[in-house]
Amino acid sequence: MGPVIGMTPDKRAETPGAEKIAGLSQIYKMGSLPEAVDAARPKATLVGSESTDDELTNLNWLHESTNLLTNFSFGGEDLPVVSPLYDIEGDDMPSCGPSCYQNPEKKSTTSKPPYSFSLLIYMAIEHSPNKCLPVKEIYSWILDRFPYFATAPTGWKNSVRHNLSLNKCFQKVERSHGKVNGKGSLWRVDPEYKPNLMQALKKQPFSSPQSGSLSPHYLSSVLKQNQVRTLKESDIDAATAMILLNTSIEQGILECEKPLPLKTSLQKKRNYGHAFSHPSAVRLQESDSLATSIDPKEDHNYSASSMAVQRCASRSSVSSLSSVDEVYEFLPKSSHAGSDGSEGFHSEEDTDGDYEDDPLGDSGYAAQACVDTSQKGQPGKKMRKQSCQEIDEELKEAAGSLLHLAGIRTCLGSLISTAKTQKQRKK
DNA sequence: GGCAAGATAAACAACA
DNA sequence: CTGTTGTTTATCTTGC
Repeated sequence: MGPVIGMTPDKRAETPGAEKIAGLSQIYKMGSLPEAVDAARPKATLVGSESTDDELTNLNWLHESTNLLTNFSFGGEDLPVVSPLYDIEGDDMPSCGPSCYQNPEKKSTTSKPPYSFSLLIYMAIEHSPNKCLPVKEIYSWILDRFPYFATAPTGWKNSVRHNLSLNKCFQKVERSHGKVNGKGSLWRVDPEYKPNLMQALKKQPFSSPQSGSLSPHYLSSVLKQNQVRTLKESDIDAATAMILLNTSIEQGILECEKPLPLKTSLQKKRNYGHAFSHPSAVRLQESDSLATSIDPKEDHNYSASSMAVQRCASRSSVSSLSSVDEVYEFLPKSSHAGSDGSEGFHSEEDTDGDYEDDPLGDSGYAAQACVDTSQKGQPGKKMRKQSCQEIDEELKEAAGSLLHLAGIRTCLGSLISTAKTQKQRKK
């Protein structure tokens, strides 16, 4: 081990400190978007401004949420190459003024992005077609999106590699022989840690504009812009669905008992690996009967999405604003029944689930490369991986359910308008 | 002040 | 030989 001399003074000036305070304060300001949040928050006046709708007030949130849903497209191929936040920069600045929305990444030209390296890597990998990227591509993605790093000291690349190596969220995937395209391995996000990463991302002042993940602020900002887009169910991936659900819940668009308090911290693989809250260890205790599973490995009924939908559905069902009262607690990885503590996460099922829909991407890195290593996976992990896959599927279903609700809302809307018209005629 | 998380720096080995 | 990649260790900063 060589000498560690710490950061040089000039580098200190570039990293935390005054610049962070000054730069990020602006970023956070534009990220907080209270107006946008208000805009996104359902208001009784929007639908229920008239007393005639009192009996339907309970569906106001649905009205808003379905508007929200129907006005978005995200994920997959339809995700705009340019961030919606980019969309509003420059000439497209919304009427609320520059203070409302600024492009955080534009800002990041001079100040550090408010994302940890873990999140940057996560966004980069998730943005890739195959959800696998070599280090070099990760560099490129970060550089492309955050020009700050173009002028930043080269140490950030070291930090990226350091994160990849150290962070349990990332798995190295050896390139297959036939697909050799440069040296080094591909890196992927451990599916089991995706919820953590998403949650961490969501808690950032703004989310990845291009990762397909939507933070509340991101959603709010787009909401504020009234960007009319078409949401296609097929465009929703599980990650986005979860973000959407949680976002809706948090903003009150979908009123639910509690947001999902997923632990966001990413703990070090080795130093703190024991303490990492593993998503598969989510323990759920519900007063209601549904989705009472604890460990997906043990109970495949577990579904974060179905719970979210269930909670939302319980609200939407007017009568039973249910008391679904989840308590989430996170168990240390070591407490898993059947967890052998090994680092192997791959299984054929998982790999298939993750990549089979992923054609060879434009990056030239075949999904097969991911398959190769994943096939080395340990059979003991099969169940857990299968559970993750199921969760993924259920998240998709959850998104679909919301879309379904959107359709219901459309019908309700026409009914309401018809009723209003008739009432006015009577008057 | 302690702790956790993250950032940064550096050394080193392996490899193309 | 050089540059890149991956690992590891150590220190520092920041926030709670």
